[in-house]
Amino acid sequence: MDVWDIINPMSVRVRIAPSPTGNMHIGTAYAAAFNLLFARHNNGQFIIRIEDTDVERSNKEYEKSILDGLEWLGIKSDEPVTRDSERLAIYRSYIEKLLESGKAFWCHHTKAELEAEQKEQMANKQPTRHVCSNKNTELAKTPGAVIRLAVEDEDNIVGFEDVIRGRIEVSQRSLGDLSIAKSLDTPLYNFAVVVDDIEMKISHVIRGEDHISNTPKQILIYQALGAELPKFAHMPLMLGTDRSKLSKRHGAVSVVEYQKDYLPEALMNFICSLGYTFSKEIMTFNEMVEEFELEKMHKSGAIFDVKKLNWINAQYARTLTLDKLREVTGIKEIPNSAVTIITERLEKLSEVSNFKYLWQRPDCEPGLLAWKEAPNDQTVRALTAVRTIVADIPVLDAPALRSELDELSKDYGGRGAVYWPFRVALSGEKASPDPTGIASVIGREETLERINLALRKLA
RNA sequence: GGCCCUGUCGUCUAGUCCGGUCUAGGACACUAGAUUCUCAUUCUAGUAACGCGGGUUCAAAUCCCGCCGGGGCUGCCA
Repeated sequence: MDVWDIINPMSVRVRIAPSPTGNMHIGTAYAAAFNLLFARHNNGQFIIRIEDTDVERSNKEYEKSILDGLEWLGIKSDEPVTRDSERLAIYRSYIEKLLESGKAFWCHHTKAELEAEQKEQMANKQPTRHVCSNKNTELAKTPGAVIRLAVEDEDNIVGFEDVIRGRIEVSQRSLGDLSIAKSLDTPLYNFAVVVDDIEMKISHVIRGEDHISNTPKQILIYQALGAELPKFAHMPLMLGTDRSKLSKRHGAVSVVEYQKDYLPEALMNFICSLGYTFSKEIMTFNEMVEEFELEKMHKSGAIFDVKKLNWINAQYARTLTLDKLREVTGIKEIPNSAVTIITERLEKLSEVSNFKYLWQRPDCEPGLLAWKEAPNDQTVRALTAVRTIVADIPVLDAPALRSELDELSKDYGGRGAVYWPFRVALSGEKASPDPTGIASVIGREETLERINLALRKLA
């Protein structure tokens, strides 16, 4: 904790600023999760702001996807969601102010000129940046291609104290006259974020490591605007299996693609454990809030490993109640007595359909009914004996049935000879839960029916 | 090309600040075994890492220097 927090213990305000240029990305969820963790731990505010300054690429559908995805994960804005496109007048007034004071100017260079300049700088082993040759001329006062912040080309150091990484600094000379807007009404990212963060009184800017190099530029804008700097914290990136920034070519990166297989709590738990080490693997969000300290976030990126997600999801799946299981899978026919049998075997939610035979009569392959190489009549004999037991047993529950079947097995050449055909008759599968468990779920009548069906197929 | 961030098992990491208790711990995955008709669960065991090279020190994963690797950014995108 530093001085700032002691002075303003209750005014932590953080935000995520996704741009609606694609479906809800898993990386957005990651940034959102840690901002939320930090906000809640410090009794602060968490705000969602839609950064739609790029009119060409932004659209409402993507915005909806992002908001819906976040909500599914249990993430909501503490204040009404704002959009940059609705705040154009604000940026305009800031830009005009900078233009009037001469802190910003119109650059008239063409893209071709800029490209040539960049090429030459690379060849000369120089940092690529544009130091505008006519920034102090009359031309710079008339509308041109782009508005730039006037940055002195000097060896001054621009730096900041990153909450996660410590001191980070660069030479001002490597920055150049950075672009802030295409016109009075079309601010560019770096400028819009700064204005928004100032206006919204954001105290901590917590975002991905890929923004580290934007930060010095933004600091220059803060300074030109005479505004106080927020604290900056750059989180490690979520990586694909090749260790590069997680993107579409790595497969599923859209949260929508996870909704059918994973519980939101499990995904959140997994995502959070990727950037921070908590005291336990499985934790509720509130427990994580309790422990979370921003300074202790990891510094290096972590590969998004689905195997671990699957395991975490399996842990959560086991705690599912009947209603939850039905709701989450959309399968209303799941019987109450089948819940444990199913959830114990669940890695992905969509796998529930593998257990259809618990509420729907399966079609069983007669060839599968034989235990090992057992001849037909032996299988028939075993099933017939099992049928008698099922029919006569006073109470049909798994333990009772089990002890009867164990007894029977002694005369039929071992458990396999009895359990295997019985199980296949009930499930139709070569791998499934215990037949006594299935029988107790589907009931005596249905059990007898399925045995008879199998017997008929063997005849 | 330039600038910046980062580097412990296959993966996620603990340990690094304040050198010894680290023959480097845990989890996922994997392998084997126990339970078991099959599957899953559960339990037991096992394989597996300090990027490299110097230096400091009685002692280095931990401190210093150099190198190498990985990543990000380098837009009139965000």
